[in-house]
Amino acid sequence: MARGKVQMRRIENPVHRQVTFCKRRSGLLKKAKELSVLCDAEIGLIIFSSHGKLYELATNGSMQGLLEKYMKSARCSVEKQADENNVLESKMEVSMLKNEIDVLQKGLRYMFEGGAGKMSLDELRILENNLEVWMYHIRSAKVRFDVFILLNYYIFKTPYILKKSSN
Amino acid sequence: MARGKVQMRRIENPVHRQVTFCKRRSGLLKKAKELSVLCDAEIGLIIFSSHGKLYELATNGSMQGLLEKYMKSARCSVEKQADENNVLESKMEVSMLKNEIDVLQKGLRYMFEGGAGKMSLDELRILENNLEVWMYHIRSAKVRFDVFILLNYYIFKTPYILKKSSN
DNA sequence: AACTATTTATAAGA
DNA sequence: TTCTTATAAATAGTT
Repeated sequence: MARGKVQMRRIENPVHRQVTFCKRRSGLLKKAKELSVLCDAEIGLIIFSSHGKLYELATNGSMQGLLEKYMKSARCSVEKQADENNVLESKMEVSMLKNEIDVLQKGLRYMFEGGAGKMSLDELRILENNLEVWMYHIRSAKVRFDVFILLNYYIFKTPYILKKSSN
Repeated sequence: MARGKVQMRRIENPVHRQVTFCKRRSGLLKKAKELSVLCDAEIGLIIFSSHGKLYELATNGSMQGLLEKYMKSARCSVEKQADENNVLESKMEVSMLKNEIDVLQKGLRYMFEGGAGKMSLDELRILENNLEVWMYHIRSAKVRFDVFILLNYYIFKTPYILKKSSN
């Protein structure tokens, strides 16, 4: 942008690339802060260098808060889109979720009321599978990240525990 | 930045603010894309307007993937920091997590081997509380967001189920 | 890390 | 919003 136009492709020379990354990264962060201040906007910026180093900015101070807000927004978008694109599939998913909740509720009653025979063998098998999946995650050292993955599956419409209807 | 310097504070005139937001937002998104292409960086940008409307960019195509990566990075930073700042507290937390895992394991055995008397009353009470918390989340319509909140507590060092040692 | 010739972004006006 | 244009800001190439 100065002393010659720049071609919009990856800079091959690693030294040039690193220098440009440093300059433009600080420029971008500055612009983000300015936009936030001037226009009263809330901004989150995450940058991974080609070497995987993380740089971040959250204009309200915490990336947590921003991501919570983002997740709420994103969830709404996804659900609206789903409603528009495929009401039937949404309804089926709700139905499957309700079934799963029923199974878990029965499981709780089974445990704490000591009632044998209240659940079918199939229901017990489903409950057992679900709990085993959770136990796997809980026992794993990477529990936190795995829970996040699981959450993503929920939010972005690829349920983890539930079977998708074919195709 | 043209036809007069701009003061770095919130633009009070709502029309000016909106126009500036629109222009600078597109500028910021362009700069982010350029940095990504030129320097082979991976960038996520989340912008909420003052009215709460969401604009976003993920240079690799999906915000999910970026946030997964971010969560891994953030977790590492937090854990490194914790190690540096307070090794003892970390060890205590690990110890408390192990205890909780033991309780859950005993709970599973209790359920599927039908063995009464293998758990103490205290252990049963803890298991019951944990499961009730989970059931509450599962039954709640806002399950996805709540799980995310919960995850945040885990990642950012304010465990949800576990009691913190005082101060 | 500085410098500076240029390009780019953008504030104000239409 | 979009366009125009004068000017401020960012930055590519160089030292």
